[in-house]
Amino acid sequence: MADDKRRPPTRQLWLVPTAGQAERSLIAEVAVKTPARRLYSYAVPDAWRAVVRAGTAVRVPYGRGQRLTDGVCLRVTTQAWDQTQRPLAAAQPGPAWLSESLVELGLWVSEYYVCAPWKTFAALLPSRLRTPRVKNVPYLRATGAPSADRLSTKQAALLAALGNAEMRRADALARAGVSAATLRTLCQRGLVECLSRAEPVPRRPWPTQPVEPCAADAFELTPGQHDACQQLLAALEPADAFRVLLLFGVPGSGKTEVYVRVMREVIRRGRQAIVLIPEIALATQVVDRLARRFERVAVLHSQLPARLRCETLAAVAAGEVDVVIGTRSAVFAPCPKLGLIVVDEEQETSFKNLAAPYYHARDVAIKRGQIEHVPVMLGSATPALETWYNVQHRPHFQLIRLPQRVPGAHLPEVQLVQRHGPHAGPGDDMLSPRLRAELADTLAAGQQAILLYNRRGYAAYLRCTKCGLTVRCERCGGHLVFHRAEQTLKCHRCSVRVSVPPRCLDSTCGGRLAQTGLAIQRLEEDLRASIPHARLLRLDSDTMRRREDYQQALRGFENGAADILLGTQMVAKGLDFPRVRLAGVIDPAAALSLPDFRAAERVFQLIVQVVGRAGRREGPSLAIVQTAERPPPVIAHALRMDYESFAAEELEQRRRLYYPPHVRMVRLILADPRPNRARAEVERLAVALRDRATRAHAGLRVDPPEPCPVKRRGELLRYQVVLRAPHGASIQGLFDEADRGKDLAPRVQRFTIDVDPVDWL
DNA sequence: AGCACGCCGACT
DNA sequence: GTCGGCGTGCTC
Repeated sequence: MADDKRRPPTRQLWLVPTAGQAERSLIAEVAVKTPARRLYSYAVPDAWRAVVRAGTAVRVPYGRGQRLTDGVCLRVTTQAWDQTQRPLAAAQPGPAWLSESLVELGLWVSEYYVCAPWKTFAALLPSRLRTPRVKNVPYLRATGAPSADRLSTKQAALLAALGNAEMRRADALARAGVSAATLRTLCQRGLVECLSRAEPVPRRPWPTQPVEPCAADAFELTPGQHDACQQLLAALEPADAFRVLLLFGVPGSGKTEVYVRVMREVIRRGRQAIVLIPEIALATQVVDRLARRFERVAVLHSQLPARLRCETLAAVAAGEVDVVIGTRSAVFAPCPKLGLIVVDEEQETSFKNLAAPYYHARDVAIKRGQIEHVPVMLGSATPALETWYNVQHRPHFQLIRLPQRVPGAHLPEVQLVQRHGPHAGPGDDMLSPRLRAELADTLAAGQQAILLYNRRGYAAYLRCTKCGLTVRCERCGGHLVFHRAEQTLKCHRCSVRVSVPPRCLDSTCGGRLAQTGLAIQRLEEDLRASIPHARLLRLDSDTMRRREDYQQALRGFENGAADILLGTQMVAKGLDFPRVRLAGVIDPAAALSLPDFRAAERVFQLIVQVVGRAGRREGPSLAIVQTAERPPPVIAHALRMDYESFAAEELEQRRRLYYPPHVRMVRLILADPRPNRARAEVERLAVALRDRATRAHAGLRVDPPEPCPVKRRGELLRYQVVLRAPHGASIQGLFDEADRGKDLAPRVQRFTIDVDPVDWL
């Protein structure tokens, strides 16, 4: 009796044009623009039959009202229509770019990275392809009203052409062979009604790519390169060619040339290749060197305007492009007959997407290779430990060594210099006498030097001399870095800039603020003062605002416009400078104190990269690693450029500490503006997870919840809990349960799931 | 994400 | 009594 308030859910029946044949209807499975982690099914009305395919953008009724929502059709099946499925409202005619295998890949990304299908496919397709473009088209309809006056021949013709149906205005006029004037009189007399219908606009045909001249293979391969090519070409042979080949070679061993030769063969067989490159490499020689060697090349980068991006992708989908070079999202390039994926510098962290879906392009590439039966080639001098581990433990992974450098490229001699005591502050020489002496010799010989000091700004932070309070960012709570040239404090995380406060921020204290900790601008100042005749070029994200600045600066240095290139990690990547005799790395071990279990790996990579910058062609060269204290073990391995020993030791360390690649890791971030909400919810979540971990998921470990390293982001207070499990599957299973049970859905404003995180901010 | 429903407290 | 805040659940 009291129950009449609780009506049973109304199962509305939906009228579809195909109602007569409900037994065998076309049903579209659609990724709808919603956070729900599932697909929805819609009936395809007859009118859209010819248009709707996997990959078409559609508009569907979603939610209570009649409001239409964007969606992407992922599959079309013929099945019984269960009458709760509403008909879709519109679809975009034209080429659909999602092949069956790209749909499969997208659904895998969606599941593995625990992300709503729509969000995933949004990352896969440019926005212009996700929303059907709709235009209002004028229509006409005969009202059927009796006419008072006699009709002219033209008027009669128009009415005859219209008949009983609605017709596009332009079509009707053309068919009747009359002008708009005739129509106007008919309208005025109320015999014809003007309507407007929203219709999808067919997209313009895409222009093809301009063909660039391409250089021939003028190089003689080294024996190592030749061997590597043979092994790689052999991998192209089998029917199911999926395998992952790690091309492991020191900097300067000619990996690019090996890619080129293998890609040539792939193209010769009528297939396409994708080359993934790290973000930074776009500004470097790698792209040029690759692109110049092929005729039908498309370069995809993040700053490409939407329209151009669409055109490029369309050309790719049409098979007009043999080689796609691009950053992480290029892994989804719609190549019709993919033959090879290359991931250059596969250890680079910029392959990890920074927003949902938090995919790692290298791992997606491997999955795509598996789906499309295509080999994947990873190239690196310092492979990610995940990759190194896979090569040793997984059947589909294969190691290919590229042992020597190409002729004339010698690795520099690497030396360690200890500079005792921490960098104290002003007045203290940041460079050791040894490094100074080598710098002087290099300049005297008319050669160039690269110095890497991986810390932006002038002073790391400001501290009150009286109470010890440091000046922090209002948005994220991190230290603000003093930039002397601009006389501002900058937050390197949220790029907030504030003016320098004259006194301690605690008004009851009001003590004097002192610059503490050294950074690259101080080093620059020191160098300019102590070696005034040297031409110094500082390169960091403060001096380089745009990509072009960066490229121009590097080209300038290459042409001898400066003697010393001083920079942050920016200078370590991607460019060869033949005249560099000296490379100096200052205090690389400082990064080891970062809250990141990959810190040692990063330090190793950075040193090897910088060392690789020196001494590529002309004569002997030297690399100096300057550390403040006794060097930690990672430095010793880096000095010997001995990746394999480093990897063995580091892997063992990670095994003991239960870290990747021995386990899978997931980071859950809860953010909420209310003071205690995120903290309370993260505690609750951790308890719920631990409960499950003991019951169903063996090996799942739930770390104690904690504030994120960046405790705030604007209004949001952030907490995290990290999960580790021997297999990814047990973590995915957990979140499938979360969709059913409620206890894994925290009640916070923002809940982020980062699978295989690389970033700890 | 939006939108409706239901439960609470503050008000005419 | 009724209005409206917010927390919760659902969308083929």
